Amino acid sequence: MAATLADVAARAGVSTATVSRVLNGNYPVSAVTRERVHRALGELDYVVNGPARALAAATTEVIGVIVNDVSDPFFSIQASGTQWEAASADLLAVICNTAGSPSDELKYISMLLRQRVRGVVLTGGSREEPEHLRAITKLIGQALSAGTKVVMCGRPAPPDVDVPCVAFDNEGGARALTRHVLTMGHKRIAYVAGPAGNSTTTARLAGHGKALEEGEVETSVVVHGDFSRASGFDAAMELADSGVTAIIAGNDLMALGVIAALRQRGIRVPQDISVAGFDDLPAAVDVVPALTTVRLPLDQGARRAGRIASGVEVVTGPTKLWMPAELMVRESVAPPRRQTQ
Amino acid sequence: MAATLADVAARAGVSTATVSRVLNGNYPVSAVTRERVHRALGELDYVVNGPARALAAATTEVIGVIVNDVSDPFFSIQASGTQWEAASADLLAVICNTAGSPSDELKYISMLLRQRVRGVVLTGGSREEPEHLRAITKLIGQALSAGTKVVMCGRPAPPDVDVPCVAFDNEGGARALTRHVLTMGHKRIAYVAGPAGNSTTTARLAGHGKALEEGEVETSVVVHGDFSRASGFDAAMELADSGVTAIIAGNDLMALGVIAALRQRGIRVPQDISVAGFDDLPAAVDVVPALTTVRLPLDQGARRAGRIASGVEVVTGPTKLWMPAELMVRESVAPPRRQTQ
DNA sequence: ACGCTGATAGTAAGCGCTTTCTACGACAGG
DNA sequence: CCTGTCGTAGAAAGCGCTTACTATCAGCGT
Repeated sequence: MAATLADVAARAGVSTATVSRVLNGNYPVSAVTRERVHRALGELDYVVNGPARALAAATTEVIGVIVNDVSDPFFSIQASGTQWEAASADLLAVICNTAGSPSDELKYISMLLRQRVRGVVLTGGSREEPEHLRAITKLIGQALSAGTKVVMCGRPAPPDVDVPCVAFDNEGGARALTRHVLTMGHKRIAYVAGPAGNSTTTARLAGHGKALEEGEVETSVVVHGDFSRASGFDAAMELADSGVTAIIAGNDLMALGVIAALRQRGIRVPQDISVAGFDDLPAAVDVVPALTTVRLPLDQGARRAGRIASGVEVVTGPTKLWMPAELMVRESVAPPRRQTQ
Repeated sequence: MAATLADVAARAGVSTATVSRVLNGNYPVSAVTRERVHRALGELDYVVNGPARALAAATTEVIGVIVNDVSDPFFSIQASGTQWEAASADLLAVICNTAGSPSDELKYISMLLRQRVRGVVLTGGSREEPEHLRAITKLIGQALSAGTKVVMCGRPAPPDVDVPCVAFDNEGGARALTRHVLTMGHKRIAYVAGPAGNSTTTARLAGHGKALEEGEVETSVVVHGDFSRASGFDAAMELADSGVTAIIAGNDLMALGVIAALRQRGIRVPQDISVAGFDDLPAAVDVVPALTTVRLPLDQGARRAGRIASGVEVVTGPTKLWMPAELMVRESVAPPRRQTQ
């Protein structure tokens, strides 16, 4: 149906090699010939056959991005940044939603490898069980030995795997945030963490823990959600009467849920209970009270990852690219009322 | 580097044809042979070469999705739905951000066509200028004649183009919303529309206009934003002192901006000015006051589009699939104060 | 004049897979 | 026993491109 190089060549009265050359501009072709080829190209509405080119040239113009869920702003911001960088390298980006499922993650990586993508960006990350880690390590090994770039974005590389790694300072951010809450005078604090085992959860929890150790704390409780708004809501319903004066959520989505739950219970934020989040999603400024949270340069990090996966930027060795976290002090955290003491 | 079919065949002591057959399971192979091939496959860590297969089979396992910006929830929700459906058809989804630029849109469609994707979902949509329309019509024609499915999602097909079209009832939703505002007693109303020329803007504006005609209105003013929060903010700054009692925004993002601006000006929502949005983004319930808006079944529509583009669902003729809008009455619209009369 | 060089263009050998067509036993029917 | 069938497997011809390698033809130095 579609015109092929041979059709164009015939029409222009040249060989396919010549057409290929004017298409790729990697070999001198005389001006008149080039002109003739261009005309034929236009007249036939020629469209390069990507798979054929990929087969012959042994390289594609595609990279892959693996996220938990593009409809979650945390990931969509990253996906967008990566896609953007891919586009400026003239590459397409295929985006895969794992919904946090390790098996889906493996399935998608295999599919991408099968497509011989130029590079893969792995974001998010699921429970890091040994078995999964082993499987993913093997896939990464295959990818690497096939020349496919692999970049971790916001998650650690599996042990003994040498891939560049865009690391957001979750621990530092969480520590600064909890320290801020402590500084405000809170002594009874609840932390609504993300799913256990998740590397992001772990890092944030660690930062939180360090800050707690450094401060004076009466009560500290940790419960686990799953990073969804609903899980934050549920957690807050439990926590509402526990006597804590501050609830720190593992991400903004859960913080939003926490605020909604507290409001529903008639508890004022921050007068009765302070709430903090993490990520600084766009919505953080629209909530009332505006959310005190931690900003991660997700877009920047993802772009960096995208540039590496696209081959625009070359890094060597087991490079860890640290992206700093920034505390965003707004209104949802205030000093506790001196209560019942 | 990577093992090929021939390597596997050699190792299993069979022909490549046989290996191909056990891989695809589309031809009888005896149990013992199959077993031997499977072993060889495993031992060599064989990974199918997608481009080669695509070339030989003249079909890929990929669809494309074109959006304005995946980091905008309006689009990320759609992208996610489409991707999900693609995945359940074992296809990958490449996602392209046009940032609303017609030329980028054309560029991406060409790139997708070059990749010989199975189908393309076009969402969003930019200014629909004749020239662009013509170009896009041509590309769609090429796609169609190459057997690539094309589906419009939330935007009209160009004139004389026969493609299935998932249509959200923007006009009906806008009409219901404005009617609701009028019912509450507002007579001086401002509408912050999306970018002029955009088909979604036009439809919503039309619905708004019809409702206005049906009601009693003293003042009505329309200004244009660009669907971004910032543009809503700016518009509201202008409108704050205009004496309107209600501001209807063309989407939730702008409504959020409007609310923020009004708050900054010390104007209470909804006591002083009511605000309404459109889309029912997740954040709509977290704002204070909760946003009265219109819900569009974006996810459902996008999934439908994804299924069509994947070839799972077959529609024939110039089918228009209407997706209903639903008015979400919350707290940001209230009766106007009887003022200064 | 003659071989050389440099600039262009053509030839053809793949890239790794799918698939049609053919080949080969084994087995049953006449 | 011969032939027609059925069930498997192999041979080989592409799919549409890229890219050595080769060929051609000016122009040039000697």
